Amino acid sequence: MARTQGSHSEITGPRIRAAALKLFAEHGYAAVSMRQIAREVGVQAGALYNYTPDKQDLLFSLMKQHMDELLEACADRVKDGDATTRLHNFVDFHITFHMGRADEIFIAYMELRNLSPENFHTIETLRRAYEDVLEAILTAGLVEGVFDVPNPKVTTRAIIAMLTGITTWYRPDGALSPPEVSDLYWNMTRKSVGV
Amino acid sequence: MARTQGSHSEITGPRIRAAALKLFAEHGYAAVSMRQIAREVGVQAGALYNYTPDKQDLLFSLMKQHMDELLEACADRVKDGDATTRLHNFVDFHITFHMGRADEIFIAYMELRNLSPENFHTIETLRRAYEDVLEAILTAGLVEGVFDVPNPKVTTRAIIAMLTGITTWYRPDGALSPPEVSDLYWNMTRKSVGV
DNA sequence: ATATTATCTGAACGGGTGTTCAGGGCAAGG
DNA sequence: CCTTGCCCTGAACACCCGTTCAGATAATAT
Repeated sequence: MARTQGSHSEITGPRIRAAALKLFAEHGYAAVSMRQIAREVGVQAGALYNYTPDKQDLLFSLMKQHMDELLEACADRVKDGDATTRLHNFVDFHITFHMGRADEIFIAYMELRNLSPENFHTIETLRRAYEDVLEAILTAGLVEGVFDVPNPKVTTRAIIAMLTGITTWYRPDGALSPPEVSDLYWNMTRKSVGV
Repeated sequence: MARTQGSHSEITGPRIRAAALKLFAEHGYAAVSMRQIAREVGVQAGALYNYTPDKQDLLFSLMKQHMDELLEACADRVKDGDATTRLHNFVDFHITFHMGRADEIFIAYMELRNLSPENFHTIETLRRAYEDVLEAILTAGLVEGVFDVPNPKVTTRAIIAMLTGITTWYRPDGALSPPEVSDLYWNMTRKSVGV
């Protein structure tokens, strides 16, 4: 027996990625086996290797895709306006973007150490590029004379850590709506940079 | 052959805990085997079971001990003064305490999902108790009329996330000294709550 | 209708996993 | 000096790991 009814690359491929994403986020990369992923998809473990060269690449490509989408979507959102407007847009973007992708975020921040050295380097570079977007906004605000930020590098990390922490408690069915969360965090961010 | 020269419970026990702490922090609980821990200590894997009932308990007891020490040390630091003073003390305590314990923090935040349900519940309760310390300070500041904090619960999580993020970039041999870091973060925290 | 190709199965590979335990050696107590 | 008991070894247990691959089948192209 072999190829079963309805089998198709364009269906199975995304299903494998979705299953891996979900399971990696839930249990961690190291704790999830290829056989578990295969079972979730309804396929034998060997079939996964039609879609990924190995387990490491499955993790890496999920993280890479996430970071690429993050950077692309971010760039559109923060290119216009004065520093305060751009900062507001960045905060709102970060929160909104991350709320719909809890699993991706979790993996992007938790599984860095399970990447091979060269894969780690690639993801780390993208992560730094994202930080640089915020740092550029803070520096622009300093130049405009509207922000009170003694150390833009540290402030960048502080703000991103604060915003990303939302994923540890936010639930779609919780007490706060996304706009309410965005507003709360924007006010904290705004005040912390002295606007 | 069996008991080797120099073997002793009071030496081996802590060495096992130290090795597990280091390896869990470096590679993650699921990626570290009992044989790796044993090798780090210079002992056979079977010997570990004189000191821990199983691998899960080894992780749990490390996390539990960390949380207990965190809560005890914290309580001493924030019991006196007005809300602003207590907030300042909390921020400084959190940063100082965490800087010397990078491995413990890493595990406490990253390995929650590898705890058994009942162990998770225990640690989660302690974590919430720690959050409650900060939330009580914020609420006290509201009562005193000195803080501008629309939502103390969310603000608590935001501040803790921001402060804990330090562990992802701080290095003892880096550009900033601990007091400088503490000062930078205190100013951001202070401004974000409107003081 | 037939040939080709894409897709999947099922078994196998070598090796690693957490954990148990009988037995042996070291140190301390009588 | 001899016994007692703690500490450790080394082998074994049953099972799971990532990965490979020959062979079988379904869909597609001719």
